[in-house]
Order: sequence, then C-alpha cells, then structure tokens
Amino acid sequence: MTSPASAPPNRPTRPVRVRFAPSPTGDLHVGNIRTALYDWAFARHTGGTFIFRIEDTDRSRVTDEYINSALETLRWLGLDWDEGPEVGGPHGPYLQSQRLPLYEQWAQRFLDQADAYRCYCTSGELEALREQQRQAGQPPGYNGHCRDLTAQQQADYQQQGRSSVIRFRVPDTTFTFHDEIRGEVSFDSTFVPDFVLVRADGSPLYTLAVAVDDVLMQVSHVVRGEDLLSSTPRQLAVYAAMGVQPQDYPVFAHLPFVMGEGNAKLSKRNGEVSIAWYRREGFLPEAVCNYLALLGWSPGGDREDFTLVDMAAQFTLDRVNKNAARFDMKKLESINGDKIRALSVEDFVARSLPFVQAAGLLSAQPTDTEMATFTAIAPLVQQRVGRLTEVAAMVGFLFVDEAHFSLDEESAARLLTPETASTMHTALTAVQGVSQANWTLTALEAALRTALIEGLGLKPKHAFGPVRVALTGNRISPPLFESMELLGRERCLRRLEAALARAQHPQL
RNA sequence: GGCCCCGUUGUGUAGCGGCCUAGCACGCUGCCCUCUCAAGGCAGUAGCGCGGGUUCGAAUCCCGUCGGGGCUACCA
Repeated sequence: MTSPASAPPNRPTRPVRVRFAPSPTGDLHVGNIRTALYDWAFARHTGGTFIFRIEDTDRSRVTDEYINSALETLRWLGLDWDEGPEVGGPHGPYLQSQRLPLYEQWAQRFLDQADAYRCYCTSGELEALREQQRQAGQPPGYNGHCRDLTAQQQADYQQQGRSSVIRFRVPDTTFTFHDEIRGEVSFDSTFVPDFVLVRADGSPLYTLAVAVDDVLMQVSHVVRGEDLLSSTPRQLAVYAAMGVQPQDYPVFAHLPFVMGEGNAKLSKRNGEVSIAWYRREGFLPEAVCNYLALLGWSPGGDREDFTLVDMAAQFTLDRVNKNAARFDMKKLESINGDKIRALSVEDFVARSLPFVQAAGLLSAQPTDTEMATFTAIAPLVQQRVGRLTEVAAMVGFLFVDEAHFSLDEESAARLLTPETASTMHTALTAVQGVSQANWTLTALEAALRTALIEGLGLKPKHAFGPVRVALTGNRISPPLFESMELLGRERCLRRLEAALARAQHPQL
C-alpha cells in the first residue's frame, strides 16, 4: 500500500472517513453499487473508515424493505462497513430518520444566526416565479422574496394561515472547490439560489441533513455520484454556517455516471439495474465487483482481473475516469464466466446447487447419490456456463426421472430421423455390449467409436450427435461419455431404445 | 433557456509532448483444436468528434466549435 496519494495537497492530513449514503427509494442499482464499491475501496486503500449511512429523510419514498435490501446487497458483495446500521459506531445513529432532533437544532441555530429564514411563499407562487424567470431568460431559482421580512410581515403571513419552510440564505460569493476527480470547480452564487432546509411539516431535506451529518460524522471524503456535483456549493454554504473552517471541509470526488446502452439512462429496459436481479440471474458477487470496478476506474496497464482485496490495494481517486461509462452486459458475463471457472469444484457445487434446486431438479435435501452425481458432472459444466442459472439446463438430464425425460424438439427433429435410425440401432447394440461391470467412459467411448466410426464409417460429429440427443435430450450437453457413465446403463439403454423408435417414426 | 460536467475503435479502458504506423479486454468475423457446446490458441475488424493554435514534435497543452449528460423541487 502506498502513501495516501489521494490526500489533497496543502491540507493537514486527518483520518480518512468515507461514507456511502444512499437514499433507498428502491433496490440498490448498478450506479449506487459502483459508488459503494469505490467508497469502500478508497476507505480500505487508505486504511480509513467506511461509513454506511441511510438517507431516509423523505419518508414517503424510503421504506424499511428497501433499507434492508440495501444492507443485504452490500453484504452479498462483500463490502463491509465499519460504522453504520447493525454495527453502530461513535457517531450514530446512522439512519437520518433517527437523527431528526439534530437537524432541528441546527436549523434553529441557522435561523438565530440569520443564515436562514422562514419563507412563506406558496408552491403556486414559486411555480409562477419559475415560469416567469424561464420566459425572461433569467437564472431560475428563488428570488429572495422572504429574505428580509420584518417581524410584522411574518406575523401577517402567519395570520393568513400560511405555512413556512426554512430557507438558507446563500451568501453572495463564488463557491470554488477542488474535486479530486474533476479538479477546480466553481459556481457563482448567482446560480445558487436560496434553498430549502426544512419542509413546512418540519422535516429536514437532503440539503440540511447531508451537510450536518458529514460534519458531525467527521467525514473526510465525499465520494458520490456526479448528479450531486451541482449541489456541492449548498453543502459548502452550510458548512460555513456551521462554523466549520474551509480546511476542515470534506474533500469531494464526483463519480461519473453509469449509463445504459446508447445514451439512455440505465433502466429496466436496457441492462438491468437492480443488483438483486444480478444475484437471481446467477452472477457471482466477485464478478459484479470486478466488472463495476472497471467501469470508470482502472489500475493502469492491462490488468483487468482482480479481487476486492486487489482493488483495495490499488484504488486511488486520481485514476477514476471523468467520463460516463456504458454498462455492457456481455463484458459482465464474460467476467462472470471467468470467475465461475476460477472457483474450486466444491465452491462451484455449493454456489450452483441453489439454482439447480430452484429449477426443481434436486430437492432441498439431495441424497448422497444425487450429490455425488452432481459433484461429478460439476467440473464439466463449470467451464461451460457464463451464469449459474445455466447449470440446471445442463445437468437436468441426470436428475429428471424417466417419465419426465423429454427431448428438445428442435434437436430431435434434426437428429432423430429415419436417416439416423441405423446409427441409433448400431449405437444401441454397441452400448448393450458394454456390461454393467465394464461401465466406464473409456469402455463406452471405445465401443461407440468402434461401432459407429470404424463400423459405419461415420465422422465423429455425425456419429455422436444423435446419441447425444437421445441421452441428454439436447444437441448441446456436457461431454457425451462422461454423461453416459453418470447416467448409468439402465437409463442409457432405455433412452436409446426410445430414441430409436422416434427415429424410425418421427411423426409419432 | 441558464449554470456545471464530459468527449480514445460498437463497449470498457491504457496513454499523462517524442517509446503511438495508438496497447489491452469484451463484442463481432475467420481459422485451429474438438463427440456438441463452452474453454483454449491464432488472425482479422474498428478509434483519438471537428477546427484553429502552442511546439522541432500533440491523443496528450490552450482556445473555439459541435455533440452528450447533469442540475435548475418543500427528491436525492
């Protein structure tokens, strides 16, 4: 591990504390997770603290179910947090909905300091204002109508029954900050209108809660999505009002977007967004992490295959890309296949078993025989799948009982025809000639080669194709002779007989 | 509209003034291997958005332009 290269220059070093602070209004999606991954990697690389905070100030949109799902998703990926829900920490609670008194307190202080004021404008009035500004080509935003109301005016508004929000009084300056990824960024206050801190119902808004919590939790680095870039000046203004010295502000780093195909936003339609979906679809967490790590960051050079530990060792913010990245399912699948192949057989069996069970091929408590069969076929399918969900289809022929064994119609129609009937007949006879005692893949291969290739003069491809369909039900399957050995003599003979009948009378 | 951000093959990236007739990976195409499918091996395909500068020299620096995106909420 190198020195904390990402510590900003001219800034006294302080403990690195990074937070991942999603607002779970749905299942965590690809963009969220990549942010979490980078936050985590940055914390681990610097030996800092990774804080997990839930931004649930908008209680109409955030549910407990989504919060739990977020925790589960991070756990699944292997991103452990040092402070946050379930593990606690010195600056808790870590759910903003449980920190309301803190926000109230600060809002009141801002009011007292005249850094904020009560605004009595109605939403209708504000909408009209925006419309007017837009038509006049003016910068949109609150015009400061209630900025300097007298006590009498306030009383009058209250008399009228108007409710009020608490609005921040943005000072007239230029907000400049150093973004670790983008460099110097600045916004003139002309374009940072007075913003709302507290709703009419007294609940805090993101603008208040995020700044208060980052200060109170002593967050040193805010690494978050680019969509929040233009809200940064508001956070800076609040820090100042809180009495924080500029050198103590968190360092910002805004991550580029993750987009779907073309320039569309990532959505259900193109590229699935919910991480829960990837889990269900048979993606390995290490593949998801590896792929997402590459989507906007690179360790430099040509290396692409790494673990979370490798990533933590090499991750620095200065190597994060500025431009938005498109999500590529094909690449993810390729990496997933690599990760699957890299698994030990035992691990592969353990991870794919649930998918085989979900397909109804094995029960919740498979017998020893079933497990032995599955374990034996496992290494053969392991190198043939890109997703764990594909395993079931490849091993199904071994676990389905004879009454339910069926052929893939397209394969049968192509390979079990009157033209191949003689091949089937010869194959059946050859297999019948292999005794139970001699039932091994080498004996089977020898018998079939002798009969079909030497005997009938067929090319291997044409010789074994029909046999494969007869036994596995499909043109695509694990290697034939290994499959036969595992299937067993009885079932092989029965399936061969059935296939022969089918070849002779396709219309049946 | 205004403000802000971004711009290397189809996609993700390497590159941080000469090592670039632009490397790697995925994808795609072909070939090899081969009992199918994968895996593996080999080869091919396609890119510095555009225009000006600066420089002996620019993918790399500057300006402009075009294009894309974000924000512009009592969402985050």
